[in-house]
Amino acid sequence: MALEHAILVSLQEKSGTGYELARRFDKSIGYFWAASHQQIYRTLKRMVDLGWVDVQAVTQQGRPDKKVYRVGAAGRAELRRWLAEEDEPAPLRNDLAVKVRGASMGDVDKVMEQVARHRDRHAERLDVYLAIEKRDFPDPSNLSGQRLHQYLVLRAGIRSEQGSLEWCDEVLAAMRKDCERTPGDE
Amino acid sequence: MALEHAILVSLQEKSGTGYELARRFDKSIGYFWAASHQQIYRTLKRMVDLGWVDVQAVTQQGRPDKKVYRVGAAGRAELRRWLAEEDEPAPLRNDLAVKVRGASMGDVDKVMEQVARHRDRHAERLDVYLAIEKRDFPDPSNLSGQRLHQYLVLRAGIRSEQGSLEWCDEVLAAMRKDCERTPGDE
DNA sequence: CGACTCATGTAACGAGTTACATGATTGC
DNA sequence: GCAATCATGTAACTCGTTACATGAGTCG
Repeated sequence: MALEHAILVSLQEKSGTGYELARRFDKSIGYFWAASHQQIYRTLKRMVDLGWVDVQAVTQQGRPDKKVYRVGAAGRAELRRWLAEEDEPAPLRNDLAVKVRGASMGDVDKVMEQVARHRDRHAERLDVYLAIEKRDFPDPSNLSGQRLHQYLVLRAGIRSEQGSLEWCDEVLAAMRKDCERTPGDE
Repeated sequence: MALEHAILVSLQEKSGTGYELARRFDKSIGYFWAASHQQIYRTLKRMVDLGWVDVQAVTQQGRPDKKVYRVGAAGRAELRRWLAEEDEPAPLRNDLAVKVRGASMGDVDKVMEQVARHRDRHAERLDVYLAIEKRDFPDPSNLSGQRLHQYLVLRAGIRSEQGSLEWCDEVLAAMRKDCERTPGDE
């Protein structure tokens, strides 16, 4: 339900083609809202039908033709409507937690390996986000408006990865201690 | 992708009907893996077809007949296989972050209201989780095996809600400060 | 008498994933 | 010659949400 709106936000920041949007969703915006190019093309078509965005075909030499999308008046209105809309936090979906909960129904060591792998992935992502923070927002106390909002979203990513990382460490520590205590199995 | 496995974990802890499973998914397991009764009935049917679970029809007096589901040998094997399987952390999907990112394209105050609402929801959930922690795991350092794993999953919920709550507070503080600095608009 | 619990489902739809398909240009 | 980048899509499928449907028993 929010891919349309994520696209509106991104297109409002800067107009572009489906392909460009797909690349933005591989970075920046995509760090907190993932979308594949198939989804994006499909959704853009629907948004044109709804009148939220306008398309302009651009012929190019040496490159395939492209379609540039721009947010129209109806799209801006819809975006304003959605921004003010009340909604509830999405329920959690944490499959690693399901694995931890079921660990003793299988090979506990293998589950710990999965936790360790996730731990490393979160650490990698955290490094990426911290590097972006350092590079793009060296002085966060002076930000305002759109730049501030971009920074705050990055902060969500940083906090989220940090939290996941710390939880993985807590799990690994507790499960290792439990293994030592019950050497065979129990 | 993982609803089957969440059901296997839950049924392995204790056999039961689709209805009972739906109620478990409203609490405990459902705190980190949501599922509606429609999804559960549909998935149980598929799992019977796959031979992962066995059904036993039970006729009752004064109540509708029910079907009790039990994990079979193939289900246990599948669960072990899945527990050892490598997978990547699911990409984030944070629609509140999308709203914050787009805040200046609409009514900033309304977006702040949404952040404040989410903040309160997260605080409520955190209270629930902390109460469960106090009640069910008063002495966490002595846990082992399945009880330990249940506790660790609850910890994931606590950390997640705490993290979301703190981020909401950070956003509200920064956006309030920004409003004071730029009284009209900018 | 109305609301709630127990207990099961179907149907339609929307959203996301995976695989397939095409085709020119640029750089190694 | 091969891989990558630019640029667009279709098709089939799974997963999740919403709405609808039924029906007995219990509690206030």
